[in-house]
Amino acid sequence: MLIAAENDPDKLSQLVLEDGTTVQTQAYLALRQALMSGRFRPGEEISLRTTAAALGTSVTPVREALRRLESEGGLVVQGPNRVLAVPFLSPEALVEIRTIRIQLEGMATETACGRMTSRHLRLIRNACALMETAAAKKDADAYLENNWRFHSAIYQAARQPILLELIEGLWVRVGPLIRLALFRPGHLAHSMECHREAERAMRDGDGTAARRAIERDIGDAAQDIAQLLLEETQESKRA
Amino acid sequence: MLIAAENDPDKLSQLVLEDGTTVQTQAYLALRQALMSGRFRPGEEISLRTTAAALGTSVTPVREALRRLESEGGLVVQGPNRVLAVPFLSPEALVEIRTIRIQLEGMATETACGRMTSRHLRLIRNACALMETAAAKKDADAYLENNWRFHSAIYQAARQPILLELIEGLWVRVGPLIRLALFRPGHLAHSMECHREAERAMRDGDGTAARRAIERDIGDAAQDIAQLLLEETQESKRA
DNA sequence: TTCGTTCAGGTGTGATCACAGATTAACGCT
DNA sequence: AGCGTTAATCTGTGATCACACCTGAACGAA
Repeated sequence: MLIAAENDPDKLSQLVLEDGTTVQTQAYLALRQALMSGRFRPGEEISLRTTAAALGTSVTPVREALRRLESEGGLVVQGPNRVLAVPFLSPEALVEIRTIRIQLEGMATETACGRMTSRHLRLIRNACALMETAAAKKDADAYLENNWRFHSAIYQAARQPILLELIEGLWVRVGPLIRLALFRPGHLAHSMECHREAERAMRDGDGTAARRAIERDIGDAAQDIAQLLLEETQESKRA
Repeated sequence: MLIAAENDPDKLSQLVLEDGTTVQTQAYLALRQALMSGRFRPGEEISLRTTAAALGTSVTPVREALRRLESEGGLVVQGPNRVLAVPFLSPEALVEIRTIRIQLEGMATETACGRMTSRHLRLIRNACALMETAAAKKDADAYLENNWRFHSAIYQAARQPILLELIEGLWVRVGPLIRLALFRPGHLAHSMECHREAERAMRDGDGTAARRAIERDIGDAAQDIAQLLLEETQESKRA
């Protein structure tokens, strides 16, 4: 099965608590980052005590971190046992998120173009290059990590913190699905083309073209994911 | 001082725990609703133990509820003491939220028009009527409550749960400020005009007109608030 | 009076415990 | 062998406690 739901204890040990304010915030940021970069799969269950043990803390901070993620839709309560899990997205939710993402990320991209500095542009080009090499080496983890860094760098250039937060909230939801899109043949090449086009447009200061490129990236990826979910459904029907 | 920051224990006693799943969720929803309807003022401090006592629970569920609200920007950590408080919005944040709200709520309004049922329309007209009588009686609390219900009813008609969540997240932030806008002379009459126009357009099924009315409501209210914050700043400078 | 010190009360934070509920695996019975 | 039952173990939830930190008021010295 493609989108299996096994518990992977190694993944949690990859979570490192960056030094920050409180333990609960560190746990929150670490898990949020992991979700956005697609390090979790849909259906994967997250246990309070397991993550607490992996992070070397008690359950109290972890519980609040997970609750915050549930509050923004990154996790859902599973059964009557109230276990937390990475949600599956319904086709309706997928198109809804796609529409909102195109609006918000398109807006962020265009205003970013108007406020672009050389430092921001360097970060964007760097992430794009790293993504390209990761794609060449078929390194899915590195690709996803830099895919998020690429988009994030663009939206950070817009210097609209609230808009950035909203976009991140959407990525927390779609992160686990973006990994799935990589399984679609041709997705990676097409997506990289959008990225290169967006990068080129931002270098030229062409906000409209950059916006179009990002919107195309989002729309096409959503279509790939929808197609994949459809096949998955048909496959489970056959079984 | 207009936007004073006193602790009002009575306000917390108004919070009632609706029957729901867990205590923390009930507390979260109650506080969130209070923020969206503008029952808190900017700068107001929220204490863990006080809220817990008012709700008749221990600090654990309240802490997680407040942390969730902090996570979505409805509350901020105050000083080095980590006290939670209702945030003041900077002018930059205000215009940023205004821009996003116009996009999202405009989008929601237009799609709501296409999917409007008689039941939804009835809820909208009802909220609009209640708001009108509250405005006539100068009942600020009732006006704010129904103002939120009016807008919420529209966006619920769009049947896009994620979009609705995002909009609610923005209202959590602007809720405390909307109350301030009522102090601007003429704001109430003008806002009600927008509301009536939106209601009329939705009754006629004119999505574009409804969208324009809502966008005007948001934009003009933001301008009133900005003007008010400006006067407040000048006043504190003179003092 | 005024400034510095101290101490009591307040804050959030995190650990630990008890509890209710739902799994899950083993066991014994049919 | 198949099936129902039971017991052990997992899950989240909420209460309570100890701790560190900050605030603010009272007190005393200059």
